[in-house]
This record gives sequence, C-alpha cells and structure tokens, in this order.
Amino acid sequence: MAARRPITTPRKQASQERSRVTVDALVEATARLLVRDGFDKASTNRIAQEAGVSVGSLYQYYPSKEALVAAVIDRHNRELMQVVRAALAEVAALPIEKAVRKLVVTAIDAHRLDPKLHRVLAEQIPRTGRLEKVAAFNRDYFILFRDFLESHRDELRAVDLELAAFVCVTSIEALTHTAVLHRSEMLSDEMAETLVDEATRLLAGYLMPREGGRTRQLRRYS
Amino acid sequence: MAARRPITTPRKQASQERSRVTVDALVEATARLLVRDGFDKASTNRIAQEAGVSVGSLYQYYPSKEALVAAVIDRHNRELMQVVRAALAEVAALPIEKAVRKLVVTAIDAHRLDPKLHRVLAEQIPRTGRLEKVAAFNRDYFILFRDFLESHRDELRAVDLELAAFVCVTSIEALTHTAVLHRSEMLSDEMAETLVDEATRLLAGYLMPREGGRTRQLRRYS
Amino acid sequence: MAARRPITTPRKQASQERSRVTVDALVEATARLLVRDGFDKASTNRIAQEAGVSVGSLYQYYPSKEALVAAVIDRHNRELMQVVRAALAEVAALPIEKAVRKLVVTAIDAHRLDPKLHRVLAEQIPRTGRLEKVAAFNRDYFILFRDFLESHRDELRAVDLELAAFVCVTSIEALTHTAVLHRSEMLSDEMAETLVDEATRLLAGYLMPREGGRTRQLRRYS
Amino acid sequence: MAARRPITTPRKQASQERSRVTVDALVEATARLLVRDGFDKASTNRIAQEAGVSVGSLYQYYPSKEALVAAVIDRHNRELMQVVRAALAEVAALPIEKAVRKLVVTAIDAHRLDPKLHRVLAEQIPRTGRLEKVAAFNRDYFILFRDFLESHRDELRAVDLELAAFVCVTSIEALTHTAVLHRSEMLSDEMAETLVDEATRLLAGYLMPREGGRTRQLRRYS
DNA sequence: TATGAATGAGACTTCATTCAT
DNA sequence: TATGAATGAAGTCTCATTCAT
Repeated sequence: MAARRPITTPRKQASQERSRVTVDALVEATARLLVRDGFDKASTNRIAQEAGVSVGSLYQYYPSKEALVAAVIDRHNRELMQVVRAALAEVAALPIEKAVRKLVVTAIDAHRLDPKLHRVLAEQIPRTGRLEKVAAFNRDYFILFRDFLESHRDELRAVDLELAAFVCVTSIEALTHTAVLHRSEMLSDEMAETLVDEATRLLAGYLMPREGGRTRQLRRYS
Repeated sequence: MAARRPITTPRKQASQERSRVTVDALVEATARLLVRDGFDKASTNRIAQEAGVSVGSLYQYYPSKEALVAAVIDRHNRELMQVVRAALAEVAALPIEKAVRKLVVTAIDAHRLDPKLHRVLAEQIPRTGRLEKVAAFNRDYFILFRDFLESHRDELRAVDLELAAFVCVTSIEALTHTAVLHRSEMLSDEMAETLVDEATRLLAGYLMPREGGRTRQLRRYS
Repeated sequence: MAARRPITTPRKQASQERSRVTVDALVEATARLLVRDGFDKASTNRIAQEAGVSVGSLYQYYPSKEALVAAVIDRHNRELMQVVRAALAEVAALPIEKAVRKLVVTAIDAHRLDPKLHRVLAEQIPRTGRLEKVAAFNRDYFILFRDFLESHRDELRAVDLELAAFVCVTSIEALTHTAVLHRSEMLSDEMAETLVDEATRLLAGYLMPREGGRTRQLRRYS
Repeated sequence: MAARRPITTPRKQASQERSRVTVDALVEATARLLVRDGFDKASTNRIAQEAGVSVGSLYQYYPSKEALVAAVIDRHNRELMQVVRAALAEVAALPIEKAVRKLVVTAIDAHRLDPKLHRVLAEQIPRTGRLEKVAAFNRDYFILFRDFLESHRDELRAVDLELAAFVCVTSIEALTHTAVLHRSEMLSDEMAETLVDEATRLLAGYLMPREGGRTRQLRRYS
C-alpha cells in the first residue's frame, strides 16, 4: 500500500468567471494528457501548459496532480452514472429479461463514452489513491441495481438481493469492461449482438426462477 | 511510463548457484517492497538493499525496474496457473455443475495465495506496461477453460465455446477478485458458501441447457 | 537575499483614514505572522489575508515583503526607544550606581515588551538586509547613553566616554537579551534580583573609580 | 517559530576515500557560498555545482540544505572551541586579571578566524533551526569558563560562579563579536589595545573583590 | 563479478509580484 | 482604489541507471 497519500480536495472553488474557465481547462487538459501520455508523463507542468495556464494557477486550484486526476475521475463518474441512471429509469417497467438486456447494452455504451479515458482511469487510478472514487461509483451503481431488483422481486427466484446485485453488477461491469477495453473485436457489428445475448442469458438465467421451477418457488414464499 | 518501454528480459540466465540465489533474493525483495511500499516507493536502490545486494548487481541481472516487476508477475502467475491447472485436472471428470463449483472455490483460493501482492500487482501493474503479462495469464486460463468446456460439450447447451469461455472466465475472475480484494466480508465462514453457491448457479445456469429443454436435463432435475 | 535589495520605503503616506487602518492592519498582521510562522512562511499573500486585505492593496502600500518587515522593525524599535528614553530621563539625576541598576531593569522590561516578536526580529531579520534598522536602534541607544555618561562625568573614572558607552550598551543588551530569550529561568522572581545586582555591579564597577583610588591598588600587588 | 524543521543529520558516513572527498567539498562549498551569496541564494544546486559534484551526490550525504549548513556550523564551532580551549589551558595558572586579558584577546582572535563566515553563521543560522548548535557552543564555553573560575576561586569575590560565568561569557562574546563584526575600526592597531584594556577592566573589576573590601568579604563567608 | 558512489534530468511546489477588471 | 487571478522563475529533492574501482 503506497504510503504518502496526497491531499486531493480542490483548493478553492473558482468564483469568478475567469477562474471557472481556468479550472475547466485544467481538468480537460488532465484528461487529454492522461489519454495521450499516461499518468506518469502527465506532469503538472505539462498539464498547465496543455491547459494554456501557468503552473501557479494550477496549484491555486488543485493541491496536487492526484487532485487533478481525482477531478477527472469525478467528472467521468458523473457522466457514467448519468447514463446508468437514465437506463435504469427507462427500464424500470420492462420484464426482467428485457431490462437486463438493455442494461448490458447500456453498460457497453457507457464504456464507449470515452473508452481511452476510461481505460487510463481504470488502469492508472489505483495509484492515485482514488480507488474510493471508483468504489463510490460501484456502490452507487450497486444500490441503483438492488433497488431495481427489489421492484422486480416477483419475477425473481428467491435470492438475497444484496448478493444478487453484487453478482450482477460485478459481472456486467467485468464483461463489458473487458470486451470494450481488451476484446474490441467482440464488439464488431456481427459479434456485439451475440455478446449481448450471452450476457443477458447469463444474468437473466441467474436471476429468474428455473423454468418449471416457478411453482415451487412461489410456494416457498407463499 | 506510457512511452518509454524499457527492456524487460532478464539479462542472463543465472547459471551458477550464487547467481541463482541473488536473482531469487531480488525477485523476493521486489515482491516484498511492492507489498510494503507500493510501486512508486519501491526504488531499485531500495530493492537491492532489501535483497542484500548492490544496485550494480541488480542491474547485472535485470535491465530495469520494470523487468524486476515483470519477474514478480511471472512468478505470481506461475503460481496461480499451477493452482488453476491442478483444479481443472481434478475437475475434468465431474459433471459440469460440480466442476464449476470447484473452479469457483479454486479461484477464490488462488486470490488468497498472496492477496496483498495480488492486489498490488493488479492495481499498480498497468503502469509498468506489463499488461501483456496479465493478458497472458488470462489467455492461458481462457484456453484451459475452453478445453474444459470442449470435453464437457455434451452437458452444455448449444453455445460458441470461445464466447462461453470468455464469459465464464471473466465472470469468475471478476467475482472472486472483487470479493477477495474489496469485499472480504463476503468470505467469512458463513458467507463464503453462499457466494460460491451463487457464482456456481450463475455459471452453471449459463452453461447448461434450460430445464424443460433437453430431455436428459429435465430428467436430472425431475 | 544578499544581493537583490528590494525597495523598502512605504509607497505612500496613508493620508486618508481608511488607508491608515489598512496600513496598520498590514503591519500588525505581519508581526503576528512573523511570530506565529516565522519569516519564511509569512508570505505576502498570507499577510494580506491575515490583514483582511487583498494582496493588491498590500502592494499599494508596501513595495515588498521586506518593506513590511522593516515597518514592523521600525514600530518595534520605536516602542523600545520610548521605554529606554523614558528610563534615561527618569534616571538622569540619580547617582551612577542607582541609575545603572534602573537601566538594567529597563532593558529587561524592554525585552519583555513582546519577547516572541523581539526574538523573531533578532533572529530572522539579518536576512532581510534590514540590519541597518537594528544598527540604528543601537546607535540611538548608544548616543543617549553617552550623553547620560557625559552628564555624570564627575562620578566616573577617567575614561573615553565613547568607548565606555560602547562597552556598557553592548553588555547590557547582551545580558538582558540572552537572559530573556535563552535563559528565562534567570528571570524567575528570586533570580531576577540577583541578575540585576550582578549586571549593575559589572557596569558600575567598570564606570566608577576604584575605591581608595590608585594608591591602594599599588599596595595590593606590592 | 518556523514550523517545519528539516532533518539535519547527515545521511551516511562517507566510508570510501572518494566520498570523503565529496563530503568535504560539499561542506567547503557551502561555507564559501554562504559567505559569498548568503543563505538564501545558496541553493542546493548551486552548492553542488560549486563543490563540483551533482545534486544527487549532495543528497546522498545530506538530506537538506540546513543539514549542510549545520555541518558548516559544526566545523566552525570545532575550530572556535579549539582556540578557546587552548587559551584557557594556557591561562590556567595566571592571576585572574592577566588571564582575563588573555581570554579577551583570544575571543577577538577567534572571531577573526574567518570573520565573514562567522558573520553569516551568526546572522543566518537562526533560520536553520540550528540555534542549538550555537547554544551548544556557548554551553561548552560556559562550562570551561566556570571551571576556570572555580580554580581561581580564592582570587574572586564571593559570587555564584554559575552566574558569574554567564555574565562574563556573555559579555566577552558580545563585546568581541560586536567589535569584530560591526565596529572593525575599534580593532585598528591603536584602538585594539584600548578595547582589550576596557574589556579586561570590565571583567576583572567584576570578578575580583573590591579593594579595601576584601576583609569584609572574607568575614561574610567566614 | 560485485560494489556503491556518482549522475542529472525532471518532478513537484511555492511565492513575490503584476495587472485586468 | 480594491480585488484576486495569474504568472513563472526558482528551489528542493528523488531515483533509475552507469561506471570506475
């Protein structure tokens, strides 16, 4: 476990219009450099330069490089959650299998929002000690998904919803993440459909009562 | 360093006994420091010191810091694969559901071999540009698993084995990895069993034909 | 900064009431930060903040950080001189021994006016190139003291008054400074008296003719 | 009081001949730059350059700039103490007045060993937090002097030797320091003698019993 | 072959000061 | 006149790597 954990809370809220611009430019530049050069080569000086701003200004708003990266993570997570939240809302009324399929598709879409950035963040973030950020995202996703399951309880087999949510969220994330980042060939036009089918089958099969077993299931909880 | 990709092949095969010892000490020291201090603080000088060797000697055997880390990864992967391979051999003759269960348990065990090291490697390695190493491990696991599926084809529903192997390997890895590294509470004596049950159900349900589908299947569960 | 010697004269005479307040706040804030954080950490930005004023305003009144410190020194010296001057006036008519005693006590009191600030100024100021300020203070004290000796000439042994003033002022300053700043235990209620006795003896014995005059002296060593 | 106090203990003892040379060069260069440019402009990079060594090497042996300065102080103090110790030994057998005179002369000589360096150290040291070094020196001097007084007790008036030592050491130091550093005109060939006379008179008069008063003094303690 | 002293590019960060608003 | 955002030179320090002994 890396020892020194740098402070990562922004230093001051940009109040004036001018500083708002500076701050945005910094976060944007950080994201760009992270993608282009990776975490190590993205020095604060380079970031400032890329943002068209002096290092001094950078440190006026962010106390360290990790704080900047944390800001990028936050922004990215916010975008992801927006997509996920929208999808879950849209899907709330659908039967579970259709819903799951839609969620898988959404997860893929989410990973495709900015795949390069997503990759860098996924790979380089652990170092920044910003794992909590990712954890927070997962927790949010997890909660939303558990709520979703809850409102579909009557379609499900008997199962601990917490646990089921964990299994589902983890699997969806892993499958879509790996497919998008390491197996992009799987997302060719022909293949993508199949992958979605399989993932849907995996999860729907897991969540729903076994066929022919429905009666028994119902009885158990009657 | 995203750009500069240092040479990572060991410099010479430690032929003599003395060299063997030195090399081992270096890899061992690297692993220890990786765990204790994290990638960034594990400098080559410190590694050499920890190994009781001079920096000069370190560079005699490894051309760069990343080469050392790569060696640690290799060693770790070798251990993992050994466990996985053994499990798959042991499981070859079992019916698919039992087999899957055993593989899940094994995956958890594998992650527990040296969880701290596993974590560091998983989290900090992307930076070393040694991702191929991880990829290689996954590929190996993937191939073994596909072969396993192949030899159990008659128990499976009709499915692209490549794809199924991808889905299974990715899911098992993600579930056990996350459980061990981020949700250790799930592995308490009471919970572990349940987690294994769920993971097994997920995969077995995915691989096997739906009930009411294949006649034999129906019989088995009737 | 040995080389670059910044301008240190205040920029404008704070004529208006509002300016007066600002200037005071700045000097006061500087003194406070000097005491609290030391010279190095007392940045102009922090001083401005502490004074409840913008950096811009700070530079409206003082052209540099050293100018601010110089202002603090001046203020402090003014206070010291006031004490010293008062004491010398009060003492003018006393016999030399009584007078000296009173001056020693006064010197201690002066050092106790704001010992923390005095310490910082004494210790950190050499750097500011404001040594002249200190020199000026000593010069003033020296002149006052020489005048004092002059008006007591008939009580003194034959001696170069310039030289005697130098010896006395330097000794008083050193003894009281060291006692207050580095040997505060010497100023406990019981000890303080003794210290004053000794210092008085030192100086009075030095200034006054030996008892019995020279003849007896010869005898002692015959 | 400045907050962060940098570590100032040397990092490793130079074992090999080569490093011995490096270390010496560093300390020497530090002293030189301190004299030439003052503390602030003597950056570690400049020091290393002046020493004909890389910054890396500098940090191999000294963890900070202050550590380097501390080393210079130590060296300087060692030299001073040598002079003082020698003088006190030489003087042990002399009657008090002669002894004091010799000590005053020695103090002046000591300040002249390397006056520029002495001045910088005296003025800039407080910032390095190495005041203890100076304190230590004074303590050593103080102890030696008290011992000296002790062995001359029968020549002295009744007095607390601790206190007397404090008064004498502080006065000698202040007079010679000020004379050498701020009043060099006092040390011209004609004046120097006079200054020594006065200082001697100050101290001898202070330490020795008043003439004609010896009887009374003896009585008090009989 | 081993040693460990030396290297030096480059990372992070601060802070006195300016200037557009 | 006040504000505070912006500047950027400069300082401290680390660490992978080399090479003379």
